[in-house]
Amino acid sequence: MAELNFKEIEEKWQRRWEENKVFDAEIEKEEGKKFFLTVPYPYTSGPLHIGHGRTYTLGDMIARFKRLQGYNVLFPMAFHVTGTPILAIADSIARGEEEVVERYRDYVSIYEDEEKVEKIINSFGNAENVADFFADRISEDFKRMGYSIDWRRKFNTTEPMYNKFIEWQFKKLYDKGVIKKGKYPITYSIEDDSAVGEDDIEEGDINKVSIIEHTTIKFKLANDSETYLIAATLRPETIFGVTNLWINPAARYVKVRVGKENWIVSREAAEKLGYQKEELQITNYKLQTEEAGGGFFIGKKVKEPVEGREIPVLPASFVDADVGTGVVYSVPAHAPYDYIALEDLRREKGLEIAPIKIIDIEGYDLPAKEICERMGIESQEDERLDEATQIIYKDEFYRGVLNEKCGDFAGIEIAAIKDEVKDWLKGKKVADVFYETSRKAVTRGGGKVIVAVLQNQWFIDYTPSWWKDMGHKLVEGMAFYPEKYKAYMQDIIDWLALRPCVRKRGLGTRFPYEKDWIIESLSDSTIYMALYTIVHLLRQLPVDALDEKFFDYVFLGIGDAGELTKETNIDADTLNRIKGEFEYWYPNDLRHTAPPHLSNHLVFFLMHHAAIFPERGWPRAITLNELMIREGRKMSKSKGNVIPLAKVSELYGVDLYRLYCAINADFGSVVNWREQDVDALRRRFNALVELFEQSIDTGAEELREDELTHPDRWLLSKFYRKLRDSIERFDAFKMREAGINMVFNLMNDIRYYEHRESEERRKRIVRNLMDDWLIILSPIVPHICEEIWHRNREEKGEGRRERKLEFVSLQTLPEIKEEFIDDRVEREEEYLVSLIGDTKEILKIARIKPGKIYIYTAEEWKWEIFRAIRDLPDKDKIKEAMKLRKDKSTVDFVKRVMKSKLAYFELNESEILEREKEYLMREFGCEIGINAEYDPKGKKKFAIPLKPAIYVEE
RNA sequence: GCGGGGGUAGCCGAGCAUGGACAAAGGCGCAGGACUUAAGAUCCUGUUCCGUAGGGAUACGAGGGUUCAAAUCCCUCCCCCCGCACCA
Repeated sequence: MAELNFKEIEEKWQRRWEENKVFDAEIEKEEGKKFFLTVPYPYTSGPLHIGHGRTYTLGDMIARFKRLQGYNVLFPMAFHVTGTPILAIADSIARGEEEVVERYRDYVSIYEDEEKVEKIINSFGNAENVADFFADRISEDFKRMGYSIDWRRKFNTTEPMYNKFIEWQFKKLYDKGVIKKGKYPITYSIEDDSAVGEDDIEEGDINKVSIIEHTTIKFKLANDSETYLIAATLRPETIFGVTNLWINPAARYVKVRVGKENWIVSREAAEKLGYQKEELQITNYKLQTEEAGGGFFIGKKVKEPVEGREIPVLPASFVDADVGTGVVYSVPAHAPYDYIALEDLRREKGLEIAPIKIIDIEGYDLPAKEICERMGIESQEDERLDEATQIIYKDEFYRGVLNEKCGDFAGIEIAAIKDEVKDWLKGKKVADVFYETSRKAVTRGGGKVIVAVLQNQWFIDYTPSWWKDMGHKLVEGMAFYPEKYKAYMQDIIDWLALRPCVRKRGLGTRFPYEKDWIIESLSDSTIYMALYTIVHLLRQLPVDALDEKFFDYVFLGIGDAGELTKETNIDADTLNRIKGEFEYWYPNDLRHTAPPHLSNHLVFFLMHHAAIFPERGWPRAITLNELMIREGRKMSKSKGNVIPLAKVSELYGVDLYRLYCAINADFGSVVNWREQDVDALRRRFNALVELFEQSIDTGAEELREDELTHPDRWLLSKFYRKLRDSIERFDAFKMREAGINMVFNLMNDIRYYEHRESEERRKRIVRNLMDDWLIILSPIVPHICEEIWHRNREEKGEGRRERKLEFVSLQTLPEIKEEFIDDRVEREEEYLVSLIGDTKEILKIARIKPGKIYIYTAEEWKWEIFRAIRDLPDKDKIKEAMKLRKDKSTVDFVKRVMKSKLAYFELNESEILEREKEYLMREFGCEIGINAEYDPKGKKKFAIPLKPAIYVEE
């Protein structure tokens, strides 16, 4: 058999699909079913890998299946460029950061010859070039994967036309009153004077930097009415147990003016505060020389804010001037650091300060003391103090209760009261908020990362109840697969609150109400599916014409075509054609994506649709597939275990990859890409292809109905039953089951059939099934199906039909030939299989070489009883049987029937056996006796219906 | 902590919603056989234990319960994974 060149076949059909515009979606004038399917547009910061490919591949399979179901399918694609990552990459490359440059060299090398790489990399200093390069390559990748996309609708999110569309979206939201302004903390680089995200931070991808809210508490200097030492804490509820303050004598402190107060904080903290408090003035008044250090304050007294007790300021080396305010208040009963530091002072200076216990917790008396003793911690330099702190914090938070020292808060669990204490302190004007990064971090450029508070951040406010109600209603009316995500989505809608929707930096659309802000990248990707329906038509229009009124008219039917024509110079026909396209394709019938999108992209997608579009424009369904891992491990750049999508064709073949995606796991499970399994599947897949080819190459003729044997009918029954099941499952997105059915299970049936009949006959009967089989397989492995489909047609000498209809991709689902689905035929075969199995079992156990095998079917009276008791509960069976036939053998028989657990089915056993006698002889290589009188070992009596007695003679 | 998902034979992985034909699909691996000069591929057989007649025992994280019957339902416990945002 000739070796197939899969790569050639892939390219050939991709070319023909494109030439014939097979997947260009046009609206149909006559009434028909349409199906609008979207998957997320890829972010173009680099090449996609086989993990990303899963989602797109499954999306494509759904699109192809829907076409087979007779839907007019629109499956478009665009590219996402908005946001900071691409910009960060371009900046890094422009700076010549070797690590990034090296990575992008690798990326570009996937697609380009070596000599071109440097030139392309050089162009990457410009973000636009990065975006364009990868958008182009990903488009090629997608074509190479055989995706049935209408490429005329491709766009990217920085195009002016898209900007106009996004502006319109924000105007609609603004009109609904959900675009609001407020304060918001962000990670920020002083050096770069701009906000920084994960991509801008050194190791930000592997060691995330989050924003932590500290509470600052003011401690008034005992002899100074307007000057405060400001301590920062993560546990404001412990204020009741404060015994002293800690200052690092080696650090430097400054006095800053906040409103009418002087605050004393570390020099580092003062700088950070400057970015967080609007009213802050840094007097930068040095309180001590560098030589004197923080020792200036040591021994001074301050007043704690709750009861006004005077407490001392003491030195501690564990205090870090660059964390919090550089001032820490001490709660030695509950904080291991504080306890140990006081112990150090007691040993060195003889200073005695008694801990104040404020939290009762089972299993501890003085928690800090005990955990240190248990862990053997003796010095404030001990690194395990962090761990000890964590343990105590966790225990106290979940199990601890504030005691009588805590006033009104006594008797309440920490977990429940923590925020109330904080608010109470804030209300007393002794506490404030201070944000700190979760770890010390620098930007990729080396600038220090701090937290800044934007004073005029714009938000989308998802809290209005009208909006949440609509969101819930929308979700209620939708289908989700896997279904569990529906309830989950409802929870997400409840949890959704404020979301900052613009940022200072990044690519994207300018915020229409304040042009120096850029709309953030998830907020601009919420209703873009609507744009797909008309984008190819918008290209013919001047961008300026795409104003609010234009989109109002097209998307919402607001306004009047005539007036709009006057304003925009777009003729009414064009306007209405565009509007008609949108109205034809919308809503989005299915959005297929991955679960990580649920709590961000998808919820915005749903909420924005709910807010902007009338109900008839609301999305209909969401399907989600889990991720893909490789050899049991997550795929990631840093692990170096990614396989680029661009390599799939070369390494595995596209159809094999697609088949693997479909069959390896259900949507809800992770796909594990294992070479071993891929190899196994490749063998299966090749065998399937060979099966088809053999039938074509030998010119095997279809079996005529009048020559069908029992095994023929059996196979046809199996085939059409599986076909029917598979269509149902495919329709329910159970692609794995459908695929396993139509590949693995059917192959097994065919193998069995061949064993039963012959290779020659198998070639012929495959011919009977081939067309129907190829159609149902074509969404999964389209290229090879096209190839075989066409070869089959040519071999049969069928004339060319209308050009488009030639393609298997454009067929409609085969009709199920119900007349071939035959329970009886299948039961008869099962009967035979189990008989042969039993006989083999006996031969094995008894270690006999058969001379002759005697088969005894159940006598008629047994069948009668079998029929009579089939629906009775077990306990009544014997009684009922005895009514019919009073004999001890009846009891034995019924017991055997019950034990066998055989389901009732009417078969004429002896007729089957007579018919298959020859086959049985062939199987066992000996004589077969059917219902002979000869029964030397008295086996006959063991026969029960559907399970004949067997006697083997050597 | 909250929310979600899991724990099935040497491994991967179905089944569990609607309990029964489940010693538990399928694949991998392993062993034996056929084919082959040979290897590979392919095909057949086996792969918990016991058994010279189609049988029996034990088993689906652990323990209990419901039931004539539990991998499947209920309870308790143990263990593992993922998300908790403003980031695409």
